[in-house]
Amino acid sequence: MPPPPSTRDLLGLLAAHGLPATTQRLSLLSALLSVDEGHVSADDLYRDLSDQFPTLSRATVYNNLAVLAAAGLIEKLDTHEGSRYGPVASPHVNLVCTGCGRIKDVLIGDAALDALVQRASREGQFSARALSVSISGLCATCTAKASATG
Amino acid sequence: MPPPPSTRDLLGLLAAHGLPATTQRLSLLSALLSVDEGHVSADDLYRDLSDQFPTLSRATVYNNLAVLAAAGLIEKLDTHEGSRYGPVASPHVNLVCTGCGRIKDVLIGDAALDALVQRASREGQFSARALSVSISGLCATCTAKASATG
DNA sequence: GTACATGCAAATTGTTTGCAAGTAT
DNA sequence: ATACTTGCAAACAATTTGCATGTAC
Repeated sequence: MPPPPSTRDLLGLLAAHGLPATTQRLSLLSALLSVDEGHVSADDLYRDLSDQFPTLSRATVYNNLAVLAAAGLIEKLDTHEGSRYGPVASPHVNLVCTGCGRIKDVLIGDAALDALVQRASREGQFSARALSVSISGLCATCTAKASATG
Repeated sequence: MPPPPSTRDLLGLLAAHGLPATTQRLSLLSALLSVDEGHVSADDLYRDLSDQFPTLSRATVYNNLAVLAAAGLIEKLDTHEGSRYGPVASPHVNLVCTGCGRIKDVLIGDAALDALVQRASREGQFSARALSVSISGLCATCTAKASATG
């Protein structure tokens, strides 16, 4: 459970990356960093912030997602159902439920993942930049639902 | 290096899954299983097979990709640049090059990956079905190109 | 003969782009 | 003052759908 980032923190983060802080960008970043145990879609964010910014454009959302991801402030994840965004967590595994589409993060000690990256990079003559481990299957809720239904 | 699957093998595979064997489906499956060290896009397949089937429709390609993936005969992978398809390999890591978009597979002993899956599943109360490990970065070629350019 | 696959065209979804006006630094 | 961002509408690409015809079983 990360402490909710204060506006001051967010301004600092953006400044540290040389990114102008617009109101929309701040809200977007705040929403993204507050995502707990998972990731959200661009449209989720668009709808959430539409209350606060009635004139918000999807283009702005996508623009900022790209900028923030490029700066490494958030994480972008490609799934069967489109892209998902969330906070950059420590080395972790994404559990992608094929039932409800939700993504849950499970933190994993670096050791195992680091070894994996190094070995794969060496064998593939590859200079690694980011690791993404996803396991698809059914979450507890959907498993229960599935066995109940048939 | 898997042996090139014979038509007889392919027919058997499809029959084993209760899937009618159309000429297009056979060619598609054959092409997919022959993909070496990586994955291809739906459009790659469409273009490749268009010589053989001048009237081939993209819809057919997508239909079959969905059917074959659902049957577990091929693997579907989601990337920044759209979906990619390829043979179902033993536990492996996908090296996704952000330079050229190519995907290379690196086989990894089960032990490490199995442990990862089990641990993550347990901690996330998740019933795992498929594992996908992707590392993004630059392949050897693109690394060279990058350091030469700038 | 029946169920499923094919091929076409049109529709849908997610995402990107061009540009005029506004805002942060 | 300058560079970057916003918002709108239009453009786009990848993928899906509906339906008539054709093919596997």
